[in-house]
Amino acid sequence: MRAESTFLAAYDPAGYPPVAVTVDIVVLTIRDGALHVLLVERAEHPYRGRSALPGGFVRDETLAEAARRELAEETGLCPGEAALARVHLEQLRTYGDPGRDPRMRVMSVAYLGFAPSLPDPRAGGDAATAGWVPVDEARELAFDHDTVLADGLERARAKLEYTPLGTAFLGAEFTIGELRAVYAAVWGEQLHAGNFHRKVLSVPGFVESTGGTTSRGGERGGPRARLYRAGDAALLHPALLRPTREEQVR
Amino acid sequence: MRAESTFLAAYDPAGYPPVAVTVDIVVLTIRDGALHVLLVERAEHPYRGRSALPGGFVRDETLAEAARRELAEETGLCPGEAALARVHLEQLRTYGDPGRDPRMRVMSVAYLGFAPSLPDPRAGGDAATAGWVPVDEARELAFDHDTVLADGLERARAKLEYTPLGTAFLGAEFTIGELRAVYAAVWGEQLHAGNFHRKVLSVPGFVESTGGTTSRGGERGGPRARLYRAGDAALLHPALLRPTREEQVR
DNA sequence: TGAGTAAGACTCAATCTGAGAATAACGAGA
DNA sequence: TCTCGTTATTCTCAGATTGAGTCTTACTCA
Repeated sequence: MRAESTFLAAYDPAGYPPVAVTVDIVVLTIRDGALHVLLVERAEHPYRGRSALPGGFVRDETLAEAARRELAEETGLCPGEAALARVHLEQLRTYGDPGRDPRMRVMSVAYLGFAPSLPDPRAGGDAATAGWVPVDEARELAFDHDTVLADGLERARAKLEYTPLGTAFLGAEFTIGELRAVYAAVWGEQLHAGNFHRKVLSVPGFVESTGGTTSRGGERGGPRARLYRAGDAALLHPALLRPTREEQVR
Repeated sequence: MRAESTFLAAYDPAGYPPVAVTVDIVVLTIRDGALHVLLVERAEHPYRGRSALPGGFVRDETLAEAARRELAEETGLCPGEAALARVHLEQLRTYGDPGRDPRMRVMSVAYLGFAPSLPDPRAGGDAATAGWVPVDEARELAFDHDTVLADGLERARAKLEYTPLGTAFLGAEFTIGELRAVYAAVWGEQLHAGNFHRKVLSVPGFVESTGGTTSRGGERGGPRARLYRAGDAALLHPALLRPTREEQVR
């Protein structure tokens, strides 16, 4: 009877080997036109000195709360800070293979975050060695974090297709060109400016005009651009599909 | 130093409240043209007598192995059985809010499964009270399983749009009409037969012809249909989108 | 002031989609 | 056996969408 063993085990955790639960966070942001991920340097064994995704043990809180708390600690932002509240966080998946942590069985619930430009993590505190790293240079991470990061990147690329979450990388007001730069950075390819513009404005609820414009043109010239804010759509319909990836389909 | 506390906690699990890890499975199949989910009746408190998703504690195995083992136990199929191997299983998400299980902190890693027609779970053994229930009638489940099921259904509906996993509900060979019936059951709406047929055959790698046909027409008449097997595509490109759901977008 | 850049509006052909209809093969009951 | 209802498969056609360019302007920087 499985149900019975469930009952007993629940009151006798020692009957099963101990398991620890952590959250690890893949927080992405865009800096200088390139996609960056927040990494910390491990101060202790195992993987001492290696880069790793920020994370920590789950306390008496929901998983989402644990993720947001860890994010606040690692970025050095106060929990109440506005910039932190604007970070989009969603659960990515759970990694729990035996042996992924050499010390004991650790289940890691990974979260994926989209952050607008944030300051460098402040020195001191938990995040002494945290920093933003271009995703192309984030390799050979501790534990199975290479896999977690890869899964997070793929999820992020897909999410930009059918949700308006690209706006989460930007401030409250943004131009279509800035939004296009987000897509280009996440997808790693240039997009046709005219078609992107047409598409974004044609999807209901993606963006809405603020009525204003930038106060000056771009750094290298060009006219002032109109400003938009995120619309009320939760899904893009029709979706904004990545350029042909037939090669990757099989 | 978070890294230090991590290190210590890992060697002293008693320093944190105990956590149990389970897998729960949303296995879907199609019977009589309607989408069904496998449920078990709980024999013990809490939620004694209520229906619940099948699941159990994770042992010294990967999460995916735990999910497949539980599936085998609850369906009463031998682990080596061919029908079981053809069930597609993927991780759905993890539910771990404090209080979701009144006994202790339980993290449940939910898996989503697509199964071809399987026999009724055999009586006796673990699955004494397991059975297939139409998803419309699966309500008021134990724990937070209503939410888990709802998340699983939404994931399944989305997966049919951009992956060929609809074929996982069918046998090794199937007709386009049977595949259309899968989509109709999962999406809960009728599809235009001609357009569906055109679309399925035009997406590269979705299905490939076996060269054969059914040995007789449909139960209510009609010509013999050509037989197909699943193709080698991992993603449908372009996707097979659900009929307008603009209402659900916001 | 001139060169270079970028926003935004258009154009156009190719493709895709939804809706409907036509054709033909079958099963079942009269 | 004949007729009718059902279903597989193919076609048609108009409308919407997409990718690739072009054009006009407004601006910045040197």
